[in-house]
Amino acid sequence: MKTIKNKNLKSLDQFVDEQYGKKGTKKRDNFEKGYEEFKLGFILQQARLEKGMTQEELAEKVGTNKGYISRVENNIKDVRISTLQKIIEKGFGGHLELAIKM
Amino acid sequence: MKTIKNKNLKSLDQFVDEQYGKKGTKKRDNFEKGYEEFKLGFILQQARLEKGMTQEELAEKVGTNKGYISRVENNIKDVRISTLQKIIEKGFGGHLELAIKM
DNA sequence: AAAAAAGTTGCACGATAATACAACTTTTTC
DNA sequence: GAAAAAGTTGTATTATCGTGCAACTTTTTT
Repeated sequence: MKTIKNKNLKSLDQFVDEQYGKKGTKKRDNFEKGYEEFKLGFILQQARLEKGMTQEELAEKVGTNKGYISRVENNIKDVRISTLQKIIEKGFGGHLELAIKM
Repeated sequence: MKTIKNKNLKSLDQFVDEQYGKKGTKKRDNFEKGYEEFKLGFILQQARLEKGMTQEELAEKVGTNKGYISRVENNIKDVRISTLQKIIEKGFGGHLELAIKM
């Protein structure tokens, strides 16, 4: 067992700029469509790294396997609200907050 | 077509107090477990009523049927993140915001 | 109190999330 | 640069959501 260093932690904005280019570019615009979902995986990954956990450790706490965690973090899978809550509560000891922004 | 009056709108806290009793009582404590999911349905219903929409009108905007909306508002069904986004975006013209609270 | 509108519930079917495990690839460690 | 750890991906199975429609109940309107 070891502690993961936080050197890879970066802000979402920073990450997106690097990965998809600045706002206004075609690639970035295309990306923006799937943004919310992407953000979810990113947030979960950030939370995990901040706690210094591996995907496998998180999986064990949540009661699933690392393959599933990997897919969620990479937005390969849509998730149910209850699953998201389970990950956050059991995995991080926090809770999910939902809001509708107008 | 008619406009629904907002007389039934009430705060979540008010509603929960009425329905489950004040904090500390056994019934209320039991309720707190499923709280977040309940809250989701409640929030969706509040948003709909604030817009003066019926379940059927919302369903049409979202591209589903009123039966499904009813079940979601009453927390009979778990929902996927993508479905929640669809309801909020197409139905209310807003967007979903997710956060992890520690 | 009858009619209309709104909301709930039952059932069936197709789509897909959740789960499990193993093999493979990438990253980190020594 | 070899070994170990971490992460990704393929495949199969099970559970459940999302959709559609109809019948029923409750609420609102006239």
